[in-house]
Formats: sequence, structure tokens, C-alpha cells
Amino acid sequence: MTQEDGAAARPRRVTVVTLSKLAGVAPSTITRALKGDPRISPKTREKISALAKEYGYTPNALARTLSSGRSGLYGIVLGPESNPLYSHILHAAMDEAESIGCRLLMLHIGMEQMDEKTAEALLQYQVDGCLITSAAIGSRAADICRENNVPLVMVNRVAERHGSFVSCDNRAGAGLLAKHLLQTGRRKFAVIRPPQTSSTARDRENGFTEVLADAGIAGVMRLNYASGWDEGYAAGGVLAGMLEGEQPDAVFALSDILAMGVIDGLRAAGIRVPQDIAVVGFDGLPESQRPTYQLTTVEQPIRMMINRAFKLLEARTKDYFLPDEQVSLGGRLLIGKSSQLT
Amino acid sequence: MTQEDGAAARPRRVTVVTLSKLAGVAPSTITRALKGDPRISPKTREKISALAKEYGYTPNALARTLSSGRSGLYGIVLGPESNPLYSHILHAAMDEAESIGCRLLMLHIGMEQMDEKTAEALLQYQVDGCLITSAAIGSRAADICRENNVPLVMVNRVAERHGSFVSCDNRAGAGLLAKHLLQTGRRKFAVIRPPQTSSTARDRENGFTEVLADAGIAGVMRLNYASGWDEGYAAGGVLAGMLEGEQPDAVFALSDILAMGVIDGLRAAGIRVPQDIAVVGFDGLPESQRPTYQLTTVEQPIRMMINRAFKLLEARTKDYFLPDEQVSLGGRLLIGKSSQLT
DNA sequence: CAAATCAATGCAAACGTGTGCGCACTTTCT
DNA sequence: AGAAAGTGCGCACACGTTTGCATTGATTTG
Repeated sequence: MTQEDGAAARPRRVTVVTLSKLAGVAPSTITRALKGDPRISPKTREKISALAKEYGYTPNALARTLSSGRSGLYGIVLGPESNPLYSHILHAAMDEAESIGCRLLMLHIGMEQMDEKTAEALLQYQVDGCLITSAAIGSRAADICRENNVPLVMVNRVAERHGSFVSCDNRAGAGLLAKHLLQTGRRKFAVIRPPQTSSTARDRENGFTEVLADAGIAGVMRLNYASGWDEGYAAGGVLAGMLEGEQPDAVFALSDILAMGVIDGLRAAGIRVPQDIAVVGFDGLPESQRPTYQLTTVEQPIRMMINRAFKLLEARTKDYFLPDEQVSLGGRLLIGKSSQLT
Repeated sequence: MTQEDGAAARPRRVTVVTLSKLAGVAPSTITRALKGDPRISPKTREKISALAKEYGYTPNALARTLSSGRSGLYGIVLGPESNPLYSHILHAAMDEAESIGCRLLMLHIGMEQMDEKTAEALLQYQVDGCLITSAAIGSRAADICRENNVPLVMVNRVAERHGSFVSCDNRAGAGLLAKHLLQTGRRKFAVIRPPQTSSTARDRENGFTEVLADAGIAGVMRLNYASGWDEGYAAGGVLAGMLEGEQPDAVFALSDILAMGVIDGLRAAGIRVPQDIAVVGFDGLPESQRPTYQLTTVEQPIRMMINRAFKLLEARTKDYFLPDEQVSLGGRLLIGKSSQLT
């Protein structure tokens, strides 16, 4: 173990055994004393606490996992970096994890499907549960969790076949946007959507067009673009180049980051937002509220969504056989200058 | 262990012992066969591989850590979400981690110092090393690593007292920007910097002003603003409100996200960029290269920096007593329309 | 043909922690 | 005073994997 072949391993840290020898008690006494077991006398407990502090003892969470079966680790899968939404979700998840005393293992980021090796990490590190926050990917991760009895909660996406999830009420939120646009006099609509239909995208689109249909507006233009700023910008250019009669007077980009691109693309081509075309998005990114955008959008209650998601995970960590649960939280309509002046 | 008090633990997964019984061999044989130990006969190895596949066996990385002493886990500390740079760094780190077969444990994000609980996680989970990528925070994390023999590498920041780091050559990069601005005829300069002086900020500022000083320009205006878009926007407003004689004709914002805010702030106040004022940044964020900004900046070679950082970490995981190592990589000057019109 | 070599595998201890059970010892009750 | 109850703690095994050493049987060598 003490390999002295030039390369030296780092010294192992203080363990219960070390402490037990120092204190002249059994290792089990150390464990119990530090866990606050009432069977240990106050005197002994104090002595041990003092020693632990002095020698900088920290329990080995990995060894604990081995005997207790719970790691205190949650895996997290994020969507692509091209959408800042996931960065905000990560931040919220970190805060939440910290407040409930668990840790996050980053499993995957991006739009590509997880590969075999990444999938294995999910299992190898014995995560207590897995949080999947990507609208587009995640089916693969979900399947793996299922097959291996790892509790799973999805955020910002709806489970296709089974599984718990927490989402914003995308349908209702999109409806609010449609109503707002109708109220402000818009009549010719376009939806900019990603080419692959995720549940999130589908719900938003349907919620939007249904309200329009109820108001007697049927013909809604649909444009397929990937879901980043760049694609939104390109879409804006295309919209700007349309003939007078073709051009919509209101555009619903299915996500804020896309909407921001659309606005910039339109403006770059000389179209005024909101005077010529109103643009609305969905997510409520802080970035979309900058003075340059002031985007009208629906704010997802991210922190609450994450909070609920962890609650679901924790419950399923304790009792694996709880039934799937679906939570839908309402979004808040934020009206900015991208859809109306003052 | 099998608590049947209503809440049911999830079934444990297949282990080496399970497999060993199925295959009729010893557990150690399973381990060796799957690790490709040449002492195991091809016939046995194949049988075991088949069984492992059939029963979906995945080794328990936590148990492995216990006996081998290495967890394959690296802790990562990120800077505040207000700067997209850290999101890109995280992405690069994930890719790199995946390619060398290790995992990332998210330790901390943000600008606040790590609290006690978060610091403990670093130790409890037996990370093999720690990657600190925040310019502002991290001293605390660094100290904890030091005290507990956890190898540590900093990225995008220079170690204050000791420690390995990988950084972009901030001084030289900033010098490139200064030269470019001089060449394009700018003469009156301002630097927008964060109030707390990180090593990164200091180097960039010094590198910039030194080149100016060499060219005989001494009076450089310095404005303190926190390092997000919002603060940059505010700074832009302040610059725009200056008297004709006071106003600089070139502004160096110490980071891209800040520069983006400055540009938007200036434009909102009717100042033309680059005609009236040139704006340059530092980082090379993809966001700063959008058509609306086309920011002149110095691109940090993030992927290479992360690659080197992991190399340093890996080496120190194998031989803990390697001396500290400092790596500085050159940045690439990207000239955009924020400083000159073609 | 006995001895030495080698290949293939098993045994057992170790990593650090958690926990059921039991062992001493003290206190209380009859 | 002897039995019962209670207190404080140790023993030993379990968790799943790794690894040094021992063991077995087959093969080669002298």
C-alpha cells in the first residue's frame, strides 16, 4: 500500500479507527458519539468531539454509503449550454441541494444523447436519485434510471411513458401570451419552434394556438429553427425578408433565448420591435429582461420547481415504491416592451 | 436491514458476489476477469463477461474507492452565473472529464464564499482533486484543499500563496488590445474593472496600462463596477453622460460580459460604438461575437486550459508530492466591429 | 520419475463506517 | 442481599471491491 516507487500517494486522512485509538475507545463509540446517539455518555461524547475537531476528522461519505446504502448524491442532467436557462436551473439546484445537505454529480450536459460511459457513471456512483432537466434529451437517461431502480424526476419536461416530473404549466402560460397579444391588437401570428418536438415545445405551441383558435384565428405560421440565439437571429432575418402581406405582426418564440435572437435579427434587418412585429418568449430568463430586450414572456418558477423536484426525489429515496407524481406550477406573465410600448 | 415499515428501500443492485455465485467462481475472479487481468483464462473471462452483461452488473465505484483509495471524482468550483464564461468552462470540463473517465462533483457556484457545510463535502466525498475556476472566490476552497491534502488546480486565476494554476496570459492579452486601440487611433482610455481586485483583473489592467504608458499615455480613467452585464450597462450610461472633454474614446471592460453591458448601455444613451467610443473586452465568449456586439476581445483558450488543468490534477493524484506547476497560455486577439469599422 | 515451473483460481484481509447484539458494571427494587 | 432493570460501551459482521498470497493441478525440466 505504501508504494515508494517514486510516485507517492497522498496521505490518507484521519478515520474513526485513528480516533478510536487516540480516545481509547472502540470505533463504534466514535460513530455513535458523533451521530449524537443518546447511549453515549456526555463526558465521552465531549472528549470525542474535541478530538475530532483537533484532528480535523471528516467522515468518509463513500464508506458510509457502503453500509447505509444511501450516498447523499444526486445525479443531474442539464440541457445544452446554448440556453442559459439550464445555467439558472443548475444554480437553483445547487442552492437546493445545499439546503437539504446533499451533493450534485454532474452527469451530462448538452444536446447529444448520453453515451454508454456516461450512463454507467449514473450507476457506478450509486446516486440516490437523478434530476433530468433537459427538454430535448434525457429519454436515454430516464430509461437507464428505470432499469436500475434509480428514482428519477424530470424538470421542464414531461415524462413520456412513465416517471415523475415537475413542470411549468406550459399550455396555460402560452395561452396568457396569446391573450395578451390579441388584446394588444395583433392578428397575424407566427410560432418559432425547434424542429424536434419535445413535450415542452408541443404544450407551449398548442396552448398558444388554441387560444388563437378560440378567438377565430386559424392560420398560424410555423417556422422550425433550433433553439439557440443564433437560430433565432436567423429566423428574425427570414421574417424581416417576408413580403408585406406575408409578414406576421406577432411572433411567439418557444423559448426566451430564441426570442432574443429573433428580436436582434429583426432589428438588424430594420424591423421595429414592437411597432412592426411584437415578439414574445417563454422562460423568464433574467437576460431577456435586460433593457435592450424587455421581453414579454412567461416566467417559469424555477426555484420552486427545483424545490418540488427535490422533495419528490427525497421521498422516493426513502420509499422507492411511491407512485409517480406529476406537478405542474403556474408561470407568471411578464409584460415588457417587446410586445407593446408602455 | 430489510425495513418493512411501509417505506421500502430500493432493491440493491447486482454485485460481484452475486455474479460469483452465478458463475461458480470466487469474487476476486470476477474482479480480475472484468479488469482484463491476463491471469484469468479466456474461457472464464468470456463466461463472466456474458453473465455481467446479462445481469446488468456495474461495479460500485464507491466501494472501489474504499479499497483503492481513488474515487475518480473531481470537485469543481464555479464562478457566478452572471458570467457565462463559467458555463462554458463547465461544459469544457465535462467533456474533458468524460474523455479521461472521471466525474465531476459540483462543489460551489457563485460569488459568496463557500460555507462550512459545502467545504465538508469536498472532504467527505474523497475527491481525487479539485478544480477551482473562479477568479473572485476560491481562496477558502483552496485553503481547505491544502489542509487536507487534496490536489488542487486553479483555472482563470492565479494562486495567491501556493498551488498550481492554468491561466490565460492576461497581461499579454490585454497588451494586444491596447496596441490594437492605439493603432486604430484611440487616445483617451478608460478601464472598467471589478471593485475587488482578483489576480486576473489586476494582470489585465496592468498589461493594458503598461502598453499605453510605453506609448506615452499616462492618464487612464478607472471605473469600478461589479462584473455582470447589468453593471456594465450602468457603466455605459455613466460614460455616455460625461462631458465631451472628459469622455474617453476607448473603453476596456475587463471581461466580455461587462463589455457587452457597456456597449448596450452606451448605445441606449445614443453613443455610437465604435464611432464615438470603441469598446473591447476579454474572454472571447461566444455571446460577445454575436452580430449585435462583434466585440473585439482576447479569446481565452478554454478547452486547452481545462485540458492542461486536468493533466496537472491527474499527475498530482498519482504522485501527491509533485511540486506546484504554473501554466500560462496565450490568448488570441479577435478583432470585431466594436473597436473599428472594417 | 521426482522436482521445478507455470497457469488459473481461491482465500482472506483491508478500505471506513454503521448497527444488532451482548457484555460488563452500576443502580434500583423487593 | 439477591434479582431485576438500566447504563455505557465493545465485539463482530456487513456493505462491495481490491489485492497479496496461498493453493491447486497441469506441464515442463533434469
